[in-house]
Amino acid sequence: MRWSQTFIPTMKEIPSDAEVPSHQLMLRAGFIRQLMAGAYTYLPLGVRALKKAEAIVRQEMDATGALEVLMPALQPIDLFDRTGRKEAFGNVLINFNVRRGDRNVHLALGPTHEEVVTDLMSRHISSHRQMPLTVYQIQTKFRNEERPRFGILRTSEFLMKDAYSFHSSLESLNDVYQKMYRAYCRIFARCGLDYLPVEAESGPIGGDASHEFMIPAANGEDRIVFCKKTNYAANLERAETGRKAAAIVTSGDARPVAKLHTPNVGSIETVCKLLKCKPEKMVKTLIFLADDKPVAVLLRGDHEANEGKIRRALSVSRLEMADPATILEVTGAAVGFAGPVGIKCPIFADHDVPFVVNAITGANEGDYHLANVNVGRDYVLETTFDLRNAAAGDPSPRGDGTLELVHGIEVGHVFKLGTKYSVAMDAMFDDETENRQPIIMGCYGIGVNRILAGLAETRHDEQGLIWPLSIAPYEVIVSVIGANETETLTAADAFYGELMSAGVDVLLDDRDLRPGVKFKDADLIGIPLRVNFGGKGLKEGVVELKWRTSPDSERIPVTDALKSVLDQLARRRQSDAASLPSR
RNA sequence: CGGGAUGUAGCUCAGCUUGGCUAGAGCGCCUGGUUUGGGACCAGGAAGUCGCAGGUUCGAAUCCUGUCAUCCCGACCA
Repeated sequence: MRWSQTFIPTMKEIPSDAEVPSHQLMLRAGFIRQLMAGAYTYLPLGVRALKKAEAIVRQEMDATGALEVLMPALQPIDLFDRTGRKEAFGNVLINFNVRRGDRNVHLALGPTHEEVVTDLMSRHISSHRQMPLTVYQIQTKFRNEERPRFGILRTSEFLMKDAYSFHSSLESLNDVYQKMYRAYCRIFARCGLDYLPVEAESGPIGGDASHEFMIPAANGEDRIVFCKKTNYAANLERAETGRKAAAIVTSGDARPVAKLHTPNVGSIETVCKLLKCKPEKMVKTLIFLADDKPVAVLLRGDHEANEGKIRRALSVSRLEMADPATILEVTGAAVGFAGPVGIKCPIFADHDVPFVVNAITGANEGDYHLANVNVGRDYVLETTFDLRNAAAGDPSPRGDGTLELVHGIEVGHVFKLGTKYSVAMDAMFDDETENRQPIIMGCYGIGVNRILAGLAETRHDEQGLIWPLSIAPYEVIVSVIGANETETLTAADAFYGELMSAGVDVLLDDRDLRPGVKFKDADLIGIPLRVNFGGKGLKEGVVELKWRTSPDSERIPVTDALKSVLDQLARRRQSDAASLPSR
């Protein structure tokens, strides 16, 4: 493609409403433009990069034996009523009525396709002999995100690869799950991403096992913990802390309880400021309604509650923060002064709580706190639970190691769904013994746009984007220096033709601009290999090859230029391929 | 949905506090010229319902009310 013939609107300045690097750079480099919050147009460069990511996903999916299909984005709302996900998605599910003749038809725009694909397969599959079977599609999904943000990291319309597998046995599901897991590793590696597979919550989608594929990045919306030594990695939502229930004994250093006047000071932060203590010397008491019954959850002051863990520890299905009236009822005080001593509801404590000696807690009396509160003497615990988010510095749950905490961008997610959807939608098959069984399912998603966002977020410098060869919209840019000289332009044009004939994705910067402008633009859009063609070099019979990642350029006789570019590209592809995980 | 910020030319922003000349600058764009290896220089030019609606006033980009949009934090989120 000739630059003069395409549409690459680069910008020198950073648009004021872009904050994260991927958003700023993709705007400046002319990959995307915003239509509204959470909706972006992909310009020619953006589309080319997106298509390359798509092609890699497609190749690796095909290699697993998954079959490509294309399902409608428009879906009848009844499907979501049948699985209960109309309610689960709530406002996130975009749905509306349209008129057809004298009828109203209630439709949804697919946020994902479990319902549609289960409906499809329930009509097709009747025997165990027809499975395993895996289908996938690459298609636009719609979600009315409450708060779209960070440019293309979270949008209300996005390109997703979603795959669904169907099985007659758990062994078969596990087998395909492993295949998909390995395919995902290859996909993200081929895309040049530093990915981290982590144990994950399966969320409202249901099922009993799942992994997320994360790109560690400062602006990621998820938090993940990992331990290099023990190889443990998990989403913070589900990460174990590596702590265990220990014997509960009153410390020998226990001092007498003291009552402190703390007027209008209810939060951990303000109490610490007033009493000049550290949050880890406090025990905070959170009042929840667990299946509508009030319970107190004790945590060390610097720890965060994990509602999923609390729900599981208490074996309840519904858990919510208690309202002020309930808090007043069980503590006798307003919000902010709850404590374990004398509270009128069951107490559940995190593993770390008994180790806080001479703790500061709420006094269950407005404007008062207690100091020197100790387990055993002042309140009683039978055992402790894992109720909190893991934190940096916690021991690894997989042996001798320490957890680190980083932010991550979720680019992929694999689930073992089990029979949630097949039961809800009556998708059954006959097994070997002619027993009717619900089909066992798995599902596997990749956010294709997020591959680009993740790359832009993690691979850039002060000059601009740095695409890997596999995703770059063009592999090579030929920057013509002195494009106003007919001879130079003709020669560059011939060179560009040869590269194209050799199958290279090449962009010819034929614009009649000063060299500095062209170099800045080439760096900004992040093309891996640049050939400086013309100017001083050509008079001496050489062109210059410069990799985006290298500070120096290499001078090559113009007669060897084609061979050299092809050789270097081949070598780079080879070294990229060498480090890929096997299928 | 709660909190905060912003909206003036294609982009970045000034002007608003204390209402008053014809609403400005840089970049970009157009014309001409000089330049040509890391975002050149000179001269001339085009481009704006000051987000929108209402109000106060002799007079509103500026003050008031409402509204819309965007961004950030939180809640929520496969």
